[in-house]
Amino acid sequence: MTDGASFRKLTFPPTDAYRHMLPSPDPESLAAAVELAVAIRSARLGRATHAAAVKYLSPRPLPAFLSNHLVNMYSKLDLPTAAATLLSVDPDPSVVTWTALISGSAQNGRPLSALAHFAAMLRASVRPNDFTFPSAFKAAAAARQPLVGRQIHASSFKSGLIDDVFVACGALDMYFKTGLTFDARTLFDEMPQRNIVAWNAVMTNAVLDGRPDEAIKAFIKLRLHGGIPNTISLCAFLNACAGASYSSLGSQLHAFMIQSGFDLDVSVGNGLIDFYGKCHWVHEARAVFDEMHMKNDVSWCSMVVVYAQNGAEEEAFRVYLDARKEGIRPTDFNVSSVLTTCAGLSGLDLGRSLHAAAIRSCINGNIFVGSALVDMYGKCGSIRDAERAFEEMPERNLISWNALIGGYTQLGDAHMALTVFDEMIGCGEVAPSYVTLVNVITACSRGGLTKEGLDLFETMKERFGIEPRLEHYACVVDLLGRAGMEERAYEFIKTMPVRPSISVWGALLGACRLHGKTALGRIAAQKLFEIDPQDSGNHVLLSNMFASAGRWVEATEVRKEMKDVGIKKGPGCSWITWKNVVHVFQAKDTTHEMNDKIQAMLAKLRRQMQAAGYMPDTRYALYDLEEEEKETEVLQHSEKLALAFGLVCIPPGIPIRITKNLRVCGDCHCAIKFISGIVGREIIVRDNNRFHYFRDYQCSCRDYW
DNA sequence: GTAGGGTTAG
Repeated sequence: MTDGASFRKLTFPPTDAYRHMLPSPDPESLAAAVELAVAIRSARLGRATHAAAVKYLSPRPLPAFLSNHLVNMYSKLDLPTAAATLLSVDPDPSVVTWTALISGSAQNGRPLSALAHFAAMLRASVRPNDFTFPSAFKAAAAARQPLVGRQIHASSFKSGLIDDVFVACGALDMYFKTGLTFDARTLFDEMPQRNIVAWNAVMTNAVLDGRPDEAIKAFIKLRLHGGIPNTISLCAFLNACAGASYSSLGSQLHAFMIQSGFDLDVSVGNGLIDFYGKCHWVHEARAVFDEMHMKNDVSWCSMVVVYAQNGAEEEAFRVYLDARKEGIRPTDFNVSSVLTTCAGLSGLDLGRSLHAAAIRSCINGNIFVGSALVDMYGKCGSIRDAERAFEEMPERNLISWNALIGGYTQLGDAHMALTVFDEMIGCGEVAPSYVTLVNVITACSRGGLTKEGLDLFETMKERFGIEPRLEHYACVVDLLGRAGMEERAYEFIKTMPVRPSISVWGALLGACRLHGKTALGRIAAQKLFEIDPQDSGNHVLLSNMFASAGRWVEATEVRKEMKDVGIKKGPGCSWITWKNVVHVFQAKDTTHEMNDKIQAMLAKLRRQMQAAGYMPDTRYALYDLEEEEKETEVLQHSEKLALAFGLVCIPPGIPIRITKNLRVCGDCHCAIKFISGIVGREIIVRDNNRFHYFRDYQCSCRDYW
């Protein structure tokens, strides 16, 4: 509510007005009460006033102007049936009545109803006026119907109303939103008068269409024409800067906003938070947030997103909790953005509590919330919950399907990923995107369905009209490499039409490690070092490849090289959540308060594992030690410590969930398989790449990761 | 009495 349009007749606070409103039989007072109901969005007051009007005025019919007020009220409050019924009993509805019905539908996200009402109005030989056309254009724009939009434009042209700025701005925005950019530009150039709304339409749509530079140019041109930007222009400009990562330009504008006092506007403040967040200037975003005089739910949500998208998930969650403390209701926006941080943290318990909050706030049917739930459960390794969340969604879109397929991909369940993919195609409601294909081809690769994966890659353009991107090429290299066709994968890379990326060579190196192809592995590693000389992961992979092949000299060389060039392996850590507390472990960590019990558990497990035939794989020991010392060292890896803690604390029957920030180590992988069988428990390890489900001496990845 | 351009998410 920036311009107070809906309040223009009220000189006192509307809630007070409601309190002192007394039923009064004259039509003027009744109309005022109806208008008030719209302003405070109270369907209760609206209905009560309608009933009072009928009672007071019966047996006389409602006067036309009061009837218009009522249609408008029902339509604006999104009670379309009541609005349409009232109009239908009117023997001669005027253009005002029709426009009230049309605008309400357009504003409440019912563009197709709005267009249907517009058509019905024309059939009833009622001519649209300068108020009708803007709503009709808005509906055509929202419904993405360029042809309908063009017809409305023609009609407004014939009636001469296109010269009205409101009408022209509606047409302008409609042409942009329906993709008829050329028509939009022509219209803009030919407009007899351009107001700020027209300029804003140019700018906001340029940003929406991913042309931020054009929005910035338009802003400069507006200033050169002596135009005064308003809050909407400034939000558009900030969005453009965020989209193009023009951090200094945006912060210059911030200075201008402070001078002109625009930064006091909530929307502009929110735009600034978002802008700084997208430029990764987290401190600046927080400073704007802290200094805001007025915060609304969007401000809080934007701040959550800033943290979530800049790798500070815990901080994001804290802001969400602070918002709750401040009395901010968990909105669909809020919940869906915080759910992504749970997915990132692997925070299943937090995610479940958000799910419960979503149900309590009746937003669990929202498509964003639903998709975020599917995504969160999938990423937290709870595929049954992901399936259930998907089933419960009242409607689904591309993102929902991608989230479910992604869940199966993370698990390595290629058959289910393909089944759901087929279902998605079969339902005919959504077309797959390039993300969908990355997911299914990756699933094929992880599940060993080499032929199916290659088939998908080769036919994706023809079947789905999707041009293969770099990600898809990397998938194919992975697919071939895992299946033992490293040479073919290398040939494939040579014929790629795009320059191979880190993930392409990384996939080849991974495959070479898996199958002991050291010569080719060295080539891949060389390419990787050229692209990113400082990456520790690739050096470790190369060293492990030599170690697995028993080529100790080369393995040591790579390690030494890393040391010489000053590459440090980031500290590996594993964490486990128990009773809402996150317990983090590093290798050889003895600082935990339950260290004694953890060590006792490890000693016991070691005896039991060795009795069952486990041999410690000391190649994963980092130091040059005696064999027995190496055995002790690998036993102290962070994932084993976290697991021992879980076995000490978490009662039998509850699956143990561990998250690791690096790839799970080979010896730990083998040990956890044994432990899952010995203690008879489900153990789920999420590493930086995928899930491992350990059960009964086996892992879901089939030792293929 | 009826109108146009906007901030946050999967």
